[in-house]
Amino acid sequence: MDLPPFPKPSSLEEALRLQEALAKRVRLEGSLEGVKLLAALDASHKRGKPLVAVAVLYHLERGPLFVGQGLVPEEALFPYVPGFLSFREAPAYLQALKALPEAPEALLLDGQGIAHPRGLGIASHLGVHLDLPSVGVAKSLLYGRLERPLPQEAGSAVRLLSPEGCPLGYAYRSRTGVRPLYVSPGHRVGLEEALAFVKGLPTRFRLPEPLRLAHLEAGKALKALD
DNA sequence: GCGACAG
DNA sequence: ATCTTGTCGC
Repeated sequence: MDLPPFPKPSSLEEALRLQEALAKRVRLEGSLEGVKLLAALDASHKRGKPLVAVAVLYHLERGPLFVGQGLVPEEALFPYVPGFLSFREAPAYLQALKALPEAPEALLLDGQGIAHPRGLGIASHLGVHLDLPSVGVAKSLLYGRLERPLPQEAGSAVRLLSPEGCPLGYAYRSRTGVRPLYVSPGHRVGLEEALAFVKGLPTRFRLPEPLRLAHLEAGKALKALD
């Protein structure tokens, strides 16, 4: 697939300016209905080792098809700063995507989409960068608040609102007895459509299966480094 | 000043 | 993300 370079900002101020510029390009229109081929992305890291990213090419009817991998040496990594995760992980994701035999129709990211202080979580950033539809599924909240308490029942969802009251995504209970997931559109998909897409993914445990596989593969790949 | 803070 | 033991529960 087509992979524009992902420059590393030399400062947080530069990264901030970049986010503000790119956030203007995010589009929240579109449905993922009919999408069959997606790439689920996750990363694993341990100090002293490279950051490992994996892209699981996943077909909604055939299951996992391929696992692409990307490595970035620790010395080359942007530091982890809440709100700037994409500058740290996205370069590795681009490598992992490059290793796929076929381009996905959409991306599924471990992190926020527009539920971000500047509207550019990692799912939005990568979506805009590659001009691909993308959805963020985060395991904890970065920005925003729940409109009301989330019911315990599996499948329930409650809107995630900005401090000003604008909808950013959903808290979503994927299974009974698990902590919520935070689903927000990344790029080229609407709020409700992003949730509908995630709800349509096979989910045996807390995480949708494609992301769970990516998580497992990333952990495996990290261990296999030594 | 205090609290919050994806991975 | 990782560091970490046992422990509660299906």
